[in-house]
Amino acid sequence: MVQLDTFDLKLLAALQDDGRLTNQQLADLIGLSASQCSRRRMRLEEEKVISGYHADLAGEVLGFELIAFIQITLATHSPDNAKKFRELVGRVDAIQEAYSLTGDADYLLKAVLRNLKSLSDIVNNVLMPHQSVAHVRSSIVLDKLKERAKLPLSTIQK
Amino acid sequence: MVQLDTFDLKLLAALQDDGRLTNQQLADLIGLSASQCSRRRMRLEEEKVISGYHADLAGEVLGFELIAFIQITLATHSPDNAKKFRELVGRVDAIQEAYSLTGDADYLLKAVLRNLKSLSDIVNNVLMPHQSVAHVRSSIVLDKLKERAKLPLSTIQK
DNA sequence: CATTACGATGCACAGATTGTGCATAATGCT
DNA sequence: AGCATTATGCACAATCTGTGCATCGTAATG
Repeated sequence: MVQLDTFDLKLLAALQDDGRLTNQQLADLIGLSASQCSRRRMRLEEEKVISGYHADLAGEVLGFELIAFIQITLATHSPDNAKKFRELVGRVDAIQEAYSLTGDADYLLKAVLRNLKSLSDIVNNVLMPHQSVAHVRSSIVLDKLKERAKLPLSTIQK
Repeated sequence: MVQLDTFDLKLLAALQDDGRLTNQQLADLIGLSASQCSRRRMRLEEEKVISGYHADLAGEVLGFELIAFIQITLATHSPDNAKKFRELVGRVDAIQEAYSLTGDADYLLKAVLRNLKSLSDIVNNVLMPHQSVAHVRSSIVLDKLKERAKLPLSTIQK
């Protein structure tokens, strides 16, 4: 775990909020010179504390009306089966996030979809028929309370 | 839903990948002049197609070793109870995402945590004792197959 | 205590980037 | 065709970026 001082944390917090802040704007925000912000930013990128920068696109505006969480239970837990499932997940663009989990289901998928038909399509024509999959249970997002919250940097010691 | 042409889609895809691309770099990527990229980018921001830019921080490097999904069932579905629960969610920094869902649980939370003790703390000392909450079930992420995948812009017509 | 070594800092500056005005090209409409 | 509207590239002033460099503070060493 990297050693970070107060300037680093402020800088990370600021960039987490707005990834296109200029070094000058960062400088004004955290009370350092622009050049020093540039150097610190480069260091944090180098160290992979900052893993990247991304534009956040508004799914709804682009016609992705639906978010669904899909719980998957595999047919068997053989490595071969797991591998096939992972390949499937990688191939389906609508699946934005995928995790293997403890608990009753083996995997949790988050899918972004155009409408209910697309969800039905993914569940019934892609996931269910796949040989690796034993059981599928999907839930539709009714409301987002929180999305893309920042990491709680304030809890970092020193 | 906004009308987008091929240039817009290429531009969005590029910025989704790297949110700090300069207009010149965008220009080279999508085959347009830098000034025009600047203008299109401004329009897409104006129209909220691009909702923001964010630095992506590596949780593991910062000591957040654990991701957990927590399913919550409310005690009652009264508006008052829901409101109290939402306030709770807003207050807890470790909860990064929160959705209300169809299906057996009312809410799904994604929490980023320092260790198992923090998870136990949130579940047993924050969520369980809260008056609005009837049932809590948590799952720990064992592996990330996909995270922060891009919106499948290729599926957008025109 | 003095000295040395080292990292962090601000400043200066050359080179790159940004957004806007403007003339021109492309597109759509009557 | 004729006209209006929009998109485009170019030019350019203002801004931003990263690097060299001198200085400062701090910790370690003699």
